[in-house]
Amino acid sequence: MAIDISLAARPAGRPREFDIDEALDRAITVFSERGYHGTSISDLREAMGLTAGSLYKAFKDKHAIFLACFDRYKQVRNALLDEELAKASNGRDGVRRMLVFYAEGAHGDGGRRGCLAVGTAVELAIFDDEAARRVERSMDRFETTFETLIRRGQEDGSITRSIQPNATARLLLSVVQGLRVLGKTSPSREQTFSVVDVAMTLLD
Amino acid sequence: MAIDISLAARPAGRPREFDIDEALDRAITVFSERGYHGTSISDLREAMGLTAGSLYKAFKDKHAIFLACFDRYKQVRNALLDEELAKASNGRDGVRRMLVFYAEGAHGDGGRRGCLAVGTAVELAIFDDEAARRVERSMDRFETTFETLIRRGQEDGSITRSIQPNATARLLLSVVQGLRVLGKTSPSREQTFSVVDVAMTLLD
DNA sequence: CTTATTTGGAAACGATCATTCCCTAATTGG
DNA sequence: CCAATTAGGGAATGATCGTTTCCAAATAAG
Repeated sequence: MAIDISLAARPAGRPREFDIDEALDRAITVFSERGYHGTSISDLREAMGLTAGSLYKAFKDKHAIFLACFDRYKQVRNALLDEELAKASNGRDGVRRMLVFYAEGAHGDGGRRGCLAVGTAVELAIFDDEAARRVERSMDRFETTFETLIRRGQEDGSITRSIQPNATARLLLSVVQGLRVLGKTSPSREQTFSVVDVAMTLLD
Repeated sequence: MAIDISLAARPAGRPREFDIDEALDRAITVFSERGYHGTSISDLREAMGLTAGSLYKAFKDKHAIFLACFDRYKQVRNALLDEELAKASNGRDGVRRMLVFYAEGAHGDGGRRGCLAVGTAVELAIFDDEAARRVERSMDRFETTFETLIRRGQEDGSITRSIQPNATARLLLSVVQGLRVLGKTSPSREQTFSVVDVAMTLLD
């Protein structure tokens, strides 16, 4: 008796010939660089290597493509960050790793390309409730992670007890989002990482 | 003998019936909320109270309108900031006033509306050299102002000599740009100002 | 083998985009 | 008063937008 490897039975009909996540990864680049309104379906067709028909078979409309990109972007980035944080030896090291993780993304070509979450916040949050909810959830998650790491550091002795975990976490969140803005025009590695060093002095 | 009050002689032809700066101020609101690509000429017509013909008499094209908005936005904001900084009693007070100035703009309705400089950096900097140059000049100016205030504070004794003026200025710049990003989705006054308080502890 | 279902691909659609044109109105200079 | 110049207003333009439609191709179920 053969064992079905796939989790779900293949549905009736012609099977999709492209990988959704691969296509989304290419769309993420385009949306990050050009923004939502600056990206046309033609841009997406070209980047994803699909025809308009196939695009609209796989997604309801442009907005749905964008939201799927946002979700995939966050999923991938969060997984990478979690991997990095798993290596942290203590609270302070965790904060440092998180700041470095952001600084790596905010400088050079990646900095020029931009962060999809920051772009979404700036371009869409005010009139697009679904986008705003996603941005807010993303920011909350990072703020909470910073706060948890600070508390952990205060308990393991690597971070001074004289700072307020929630307010300091909020400031660190501001710093990393700001690095993304500055990275759009002056993404030098040196300047980006000097900000990380100064931010770390808050924990002394 | 009558004295001509105007600085320049009125040029031949029908005089313009609207005030350019007033029109730009309304356009600034629209561009801040909707972004460059999200704003149509129709949006601008409506907000500025002009017809397409008049718009294109006064400006070369949409891009020129946008750049004029950016320049006016910076001019107005810089004038307000300079006014605030003139009241500073010492270096530390100057830094505090500058942070508060930003925090006032980044929370509440103004935070939701957004900052035109941040919006331009995120949406346009990568492909629009003229916009990128303006953003960079704006950021440089603020970074330099922060640095000058820090040096002044170190000389007048209000700021510790143990911090590096340039790196700390860069961090403060990151913080205020980040506040603009966070202000798009969670613009509470309390959270915004708590970040200012934490940032000020860097100067101790 | 037939039917139902889904995708791929390309042409076609109406709407909206930024921009221009054309006519009238208002001003300066002669 | 006349010519030149510029602005106001609104219709018209061609291009591009996001989306739909239509048909052939590929699969599963019966």
